[in-house]
Amino acid sequence: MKNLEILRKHLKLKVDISDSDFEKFINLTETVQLKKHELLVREGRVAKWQAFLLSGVMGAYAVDNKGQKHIFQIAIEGHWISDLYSYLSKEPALYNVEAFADTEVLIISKDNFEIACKNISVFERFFRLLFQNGLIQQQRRVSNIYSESAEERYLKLVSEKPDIVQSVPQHYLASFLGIKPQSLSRIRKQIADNYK
Amino acid sequence: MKNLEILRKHLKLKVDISDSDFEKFINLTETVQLKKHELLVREGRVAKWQAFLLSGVMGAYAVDNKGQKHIFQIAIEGHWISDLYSYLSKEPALYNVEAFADTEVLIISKDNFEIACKNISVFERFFRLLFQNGLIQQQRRVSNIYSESAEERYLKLVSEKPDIVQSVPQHYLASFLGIKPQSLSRIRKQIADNYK
DNA sequence: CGCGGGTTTGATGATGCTCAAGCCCGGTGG
DNA sequence: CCACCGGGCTTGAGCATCATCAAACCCGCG
Repeated sequence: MKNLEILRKHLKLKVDISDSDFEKFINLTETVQLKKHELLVREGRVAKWQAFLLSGVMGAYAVDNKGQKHIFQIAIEGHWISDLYSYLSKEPALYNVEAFADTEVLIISKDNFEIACKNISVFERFFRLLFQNGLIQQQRRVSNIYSESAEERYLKLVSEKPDIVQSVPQHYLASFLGIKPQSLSRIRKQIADNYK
Repeated sequence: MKNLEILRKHLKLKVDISDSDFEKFINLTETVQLKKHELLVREGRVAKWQAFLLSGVMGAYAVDNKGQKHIFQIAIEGHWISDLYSYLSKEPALYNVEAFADTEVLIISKDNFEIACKNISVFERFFRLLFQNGLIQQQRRVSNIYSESAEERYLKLVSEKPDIVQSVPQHYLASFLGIKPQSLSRIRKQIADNYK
């Protein structure tokens, strides 16, 4: 149960939470070990879980009509991930959510999520703040995609999320940036050459 | 006060709200008329307000280092808009939020927003749901930008948000799609030619 | 009538993609 | 212990999409 301290710390960053509320929440969740390449959510099925990462790396991606993967979220320790739309609406998922390495997650079902929000008011507040921050980040992301070149976006990613850059292979980063692995390779070469 | 019914309807889509809670919320807000081109939030200043549109059109955009505008949100009647990051953190805004036509908005200050969330629990819930849906939409948007061509994104915009397409000039739509007005013009021509 | 913003159209250019080959390196089996 | 295999990264050549620069056009409004 040591790892649950990561969650407690994460919660306390946003809200003041009592030990008993924390206990109550934990009782609505389960912890699961995922092996590398295991799927938490499969496209076409309903997303049953939302996950909080205790360790490891996960990603959410769409597969387009040419079979190309497009990663739009990468989560590491302390992040939440799911196909939120499917999870909340119980419609089939549009995305896959996959462990990119062996990963330990705490998961909560939709029903228990609703219970937590309704019965433990601090969680209604917590998730309001969590989604609020997530929305701000995604808005910035869209704005950055429009305003900046691939090279600028890569440099920003390296400086703002070094932990993510460290945790995943380069072709995942390329997908996350919306470019091909070959292009990222060339961009990195370009950057390296500029320092010579 | 007739227009406030738009807000009441909007709230009731997500939560069950009593008349007295609605009254309390209204008392924390003001209504304002904005003229076309008037700014609700100015880049570099703190965003004091979050706005709910009762009528009209507004947009949020970044200005890049070459002076180009990049619109990443367009709001019409029944939508909320602000520079959320600045509004919530009280840091200087990164974006401008502008009336694209004469617009009537209901605005709420950060302090009153916090009061509403703390004291009227249905609003904590309402904003949780609002931000939750906003986050889902933005995630989809990022995923779409990565998976689809400009033409596909335009066609999707036309079919999913016809009211927005109707409400704003073409060069705003181009910016919202992340392309230049010239390119949108060519895309539209291309589409028209395919029907001949 | 003429001005001005918005849209269209054309010619050219930059960025990132596609197809293809080679390389690097860690893991596996002989 | 080494040879081989395969995935991921790199590199090259040609291509597609959208941007840029520039000019013409359209149309509502003063």
